Amino acid sequence: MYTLIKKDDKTRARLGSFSTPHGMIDTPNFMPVGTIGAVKTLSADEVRKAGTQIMLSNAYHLLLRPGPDTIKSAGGLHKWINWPGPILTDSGGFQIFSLSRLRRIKDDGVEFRSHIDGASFFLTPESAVGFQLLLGSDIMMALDECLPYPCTRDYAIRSMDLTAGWAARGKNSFIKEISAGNIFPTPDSSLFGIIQGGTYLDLRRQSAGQITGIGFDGYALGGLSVGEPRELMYEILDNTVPLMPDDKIRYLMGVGTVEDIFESVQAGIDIFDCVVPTRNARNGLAFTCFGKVRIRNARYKNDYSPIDPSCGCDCCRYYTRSYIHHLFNINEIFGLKLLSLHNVTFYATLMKNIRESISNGNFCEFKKEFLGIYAG
RNA sequence: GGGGACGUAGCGUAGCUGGUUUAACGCAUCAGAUUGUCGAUCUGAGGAUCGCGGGUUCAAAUCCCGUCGUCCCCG
Repeated sequence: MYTLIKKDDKTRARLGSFSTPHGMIDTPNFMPVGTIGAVKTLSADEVRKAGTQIMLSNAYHLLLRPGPDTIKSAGGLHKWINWPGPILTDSGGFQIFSLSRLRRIKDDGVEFRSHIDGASFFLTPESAVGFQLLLGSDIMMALDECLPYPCTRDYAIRSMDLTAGWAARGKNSFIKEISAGNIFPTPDSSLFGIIQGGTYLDLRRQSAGQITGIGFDGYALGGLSVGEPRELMYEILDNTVPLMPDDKIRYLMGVGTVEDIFESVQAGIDIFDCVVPTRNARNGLAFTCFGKVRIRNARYKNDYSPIDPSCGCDCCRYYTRSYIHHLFNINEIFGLKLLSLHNVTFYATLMKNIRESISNGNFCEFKKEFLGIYAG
């Protein structure tokens, strides 16, 4: 359930909150990605201490390994991974289209082979919902097809209609399961629909109409930041977000960079998920108020300052760039952890500051000031 | 003392029956990419007067002689 607290005067940015069975989150917010039940290298407690309010997991990966029974027997995903807060689960649509070696799309659903061992699965809009319910997800995503970029208009149309059909079936299934009290019936859990349409503005509008017409607890934009130019993504946001209901939370899937988040918040997006902070951390890239720090660079060999002097995370409180540079140079796992901790903290802090700026009525000024230093 | 093998970038190697241009490759170094996961991967850069000296030849890392060095075998 979304509550709109305040709209920015000059932009479409908005301040709000969203309630889930495992607590409230403030929006705009960012979800670190814990695909397989862990934000890589970090304990759930560390993720929480970094300032994270909600994390993302992935049904596709968990379905393949360890499989539904294990998590069900464990008492649900939250208990299993020791994360007491809200969890949003992606249906796995994206993975089926990005990882699976063999997939066959039918009206029914999608047949695919595991990217791990080649085992065959058939995922339907109904089973996607069922599995996410079984996980005990706070926010479930409807099964969708994520288009690549570029993509022909004809295919984008067919895919958009397919996604809409799946969305409707997912919604029905969700209602049925909840009312039947199946598995982990959580009265306040949510199902989000996903707007597709490729990079065609009119299709995006049409898809927004289709998905909002079905009626969901929140709406997501999918299939963006898949290789299209940034300006195109911003244009799509500007044209599509206004068609997403004001009284529902808006989720931009898979985004993104610091710049993208500012632009998207400005366009009216409320929540994000992205691998950037964690993946880049493991590749030696740290985010700071002053821009990116590529910790492998030789210039940090004898730099005894913290990654980000303005950051309060344990990485910045106790360790130097020099030390972390060394850890990366010798391929020590602890380095991955330290930068992951920092980057997750950086993103959580960034979102908190964005919320404060909206609350204070100076989002535009904050954005300009922040990016001026960050990109400068 | 006798015989043999080998010296090519920081390290490990290829090329060595003379002639693809500017001596190749891996690791390392330096830099960049990374958007519903990637301890992955990709891209680019720098770095060798081919142990040294002489000879043969139109042409030598490549053939010959000498020399220095390393390693092995025999005494």
